[in-house]
Amino acid sequence: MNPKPPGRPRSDAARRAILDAAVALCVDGGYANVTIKAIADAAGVGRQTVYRWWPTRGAVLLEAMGEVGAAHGAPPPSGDPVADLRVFLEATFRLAHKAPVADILLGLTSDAFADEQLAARLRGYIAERRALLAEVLERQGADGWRVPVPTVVDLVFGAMWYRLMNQHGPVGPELTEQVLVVVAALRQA
Amino acid sequence: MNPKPPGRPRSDAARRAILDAAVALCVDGGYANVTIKAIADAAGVGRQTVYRWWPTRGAVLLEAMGEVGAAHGAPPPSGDPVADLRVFLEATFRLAHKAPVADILLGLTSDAFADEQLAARLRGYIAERRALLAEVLERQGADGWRVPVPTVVDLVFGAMWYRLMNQHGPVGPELTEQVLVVVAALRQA
DNA sequence: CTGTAACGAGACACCCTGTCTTGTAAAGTC
DNA sequence: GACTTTACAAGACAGGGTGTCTCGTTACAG
Repeated sequence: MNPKPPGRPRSDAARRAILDAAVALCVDGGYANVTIKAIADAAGVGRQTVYRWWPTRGAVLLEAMGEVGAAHGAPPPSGDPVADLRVFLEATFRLAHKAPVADILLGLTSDAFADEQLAARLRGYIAERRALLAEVLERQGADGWRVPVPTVVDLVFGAMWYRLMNQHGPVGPELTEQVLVVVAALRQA
Repeated sequence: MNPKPPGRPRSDAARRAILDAAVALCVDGGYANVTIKAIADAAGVGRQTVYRWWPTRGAVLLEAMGEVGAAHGAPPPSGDPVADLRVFLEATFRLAHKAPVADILLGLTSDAFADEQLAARLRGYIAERRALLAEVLERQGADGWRVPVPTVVDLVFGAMWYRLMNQHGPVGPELTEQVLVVVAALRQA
């Protein structure tokens, strides 16, 4: 039902090298340092090979982020919803601190303002992350929130991103505990 | 005590034309459309005139945003702190919706990742906006918050930015009312 | 009138973009 | 083994932005 198309098959080695090179370039040099030409050169790949499979650098980085995100899901229910939330927040905040993640996602967001296709795919990625947090929150109950759960998600992830964006405050254990206090206060008394 | 330096004085007309052109370019074409060359051409100005006073496009746009921000302060205390907060949030959300503001600030943030000087100045701008909200919040009392006021500021502005960034939800009256509920819940019972 | 510095205009080398071309490599088909 | 088809690495190419530099001009002070 999925007959192989004729011709030389896509090189998975080239795909890996491109994704890895894109992330590596972002690590040392920042998002602005990531260009299609630089990716191709660093990956030891022809530029056309990149353009054949991805329309923009954003598409490359988004696919790389997808792999990272897929490896960071919600924790299995432990029976204590608040503990689950703490675990998820700690993992998320740690992930956000890994060198290029915040830089990449912010750059993608910026690029997305001028690229509707990229914007749509980025929204999909963000929606997955939001759904993950919503699920963990609703382990405390689907009802009985003072504001809708999606708004709670926006408050929590928003505070995280806002700090990462402007680097005016830490995204760490203190924030985790404060978020837990806020979430508790948003449960009906 | 401030003797005029010799030579031709700086042209205020050129300054204005450059700032206005930068914003106009962002309105139609997005942040990516704003380049030093485009600014200079649109402003009818030599490119060197831009480089003489601003090191990067980011510096130009940040100065333009400073003017916008300066025109949007906190409302005078009405006696009802909650009403004050509502007024401030409504004005802020309306401002964030004005065509280029979100685009510019997001683009600046992205540029700032690769430009420490710009980052520092942007942090200053953000700090002003954060201080404004903190002041309005503390009209309800400087003490008695379940989490520190700066964290409340991050939650509120964070949610706003997070929605503006990813455009997954509206930044409008509903959010205003939900934020008011959250703020009320964060006052000690 | 002279000195000084900003101004508009544009030349210059450099880099990235996105497309195109060339020759080669890897798969299925006959 | 020849043929077809597609991916591959390498690089040429025009177009556009960068940041610097050089013109000749303009505005203000002494």
